[in-house]
Amino acid sequence: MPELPEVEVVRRGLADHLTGHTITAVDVRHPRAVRRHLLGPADFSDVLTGRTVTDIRRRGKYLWFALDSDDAVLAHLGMSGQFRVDAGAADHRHARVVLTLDNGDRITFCDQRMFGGLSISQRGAALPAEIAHIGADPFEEGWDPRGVARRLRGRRTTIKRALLDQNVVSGIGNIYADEALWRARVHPETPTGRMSVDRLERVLMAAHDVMRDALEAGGTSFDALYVNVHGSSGYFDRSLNVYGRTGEPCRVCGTAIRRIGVGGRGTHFCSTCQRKR
DNA sequence: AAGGTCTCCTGAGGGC
DNA sequence: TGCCCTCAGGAGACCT
Repeated sequence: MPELPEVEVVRRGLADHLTGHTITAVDVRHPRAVRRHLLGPADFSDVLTGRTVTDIRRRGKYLWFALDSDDAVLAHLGMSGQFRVDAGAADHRHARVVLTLDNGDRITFCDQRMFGGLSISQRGAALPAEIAHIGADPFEEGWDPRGVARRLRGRRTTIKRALLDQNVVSGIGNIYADEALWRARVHPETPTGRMSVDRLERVLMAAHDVMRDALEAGGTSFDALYVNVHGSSGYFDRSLNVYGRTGEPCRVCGTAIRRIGVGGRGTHFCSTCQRKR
């Protein structure tokens, strides 16, 4: 499941292959992949063809191609989206959109479950209006964990739900939320309003740290669903402490990792290290 | 208004 | 062996 570190790996790969190049052809293989582009697949292709990519940018789990027209291609990988630069990917059964570049390279957006997709954001090169409502992510310059912690304290929800709310802090998904709470020794169902600002800030910094470590390992992947632009997996799944380890011993205290539902999401934690207070 | 629930989608895996 | 059922999850729509 692509979260911030995985999307950043993809962003870097795309930047290497796309920046400075002109898109000479756009082939939308499945209209659902561009459903967020309300003017339709034909308009998507028309607007994009002939444009030069000036930069690849990211906020949270969203990334976008800044274009020389000052528009942008906004992309979200959803559950299973991939960008691939290897030529064979265009023939993959889940290839949804294929971009051809001026040097003959093909960039393929593959997506098995199609929760993700692409759209054109008018004048969105700097920051697409469609995602202006989401919060800064922990890798952004000027990210203010203290300020975010204060905002969290005023909310009436649990810390696990709050971490997944992209409007407060973006980029954290189900895997890194569980890992951050384990590192910070906080029970996922703790009400945010009952936590101190210091403790909330420690959770946010734990999220920052675990995602930084994951990025260094090339991201997390359990199967072929999440891969970099060359189709390779990252290694961080070997470093996970709670996510996907139900019944296995906590690496700190040996207690069997528990799995519960919080807000309809599978939530993994150590009931000894992460006690309710 | 904010928080919670539903829904989209496909393939894997379990049960019989 | 094969079919059916359930589950997984990001985020926006929708409801309260």
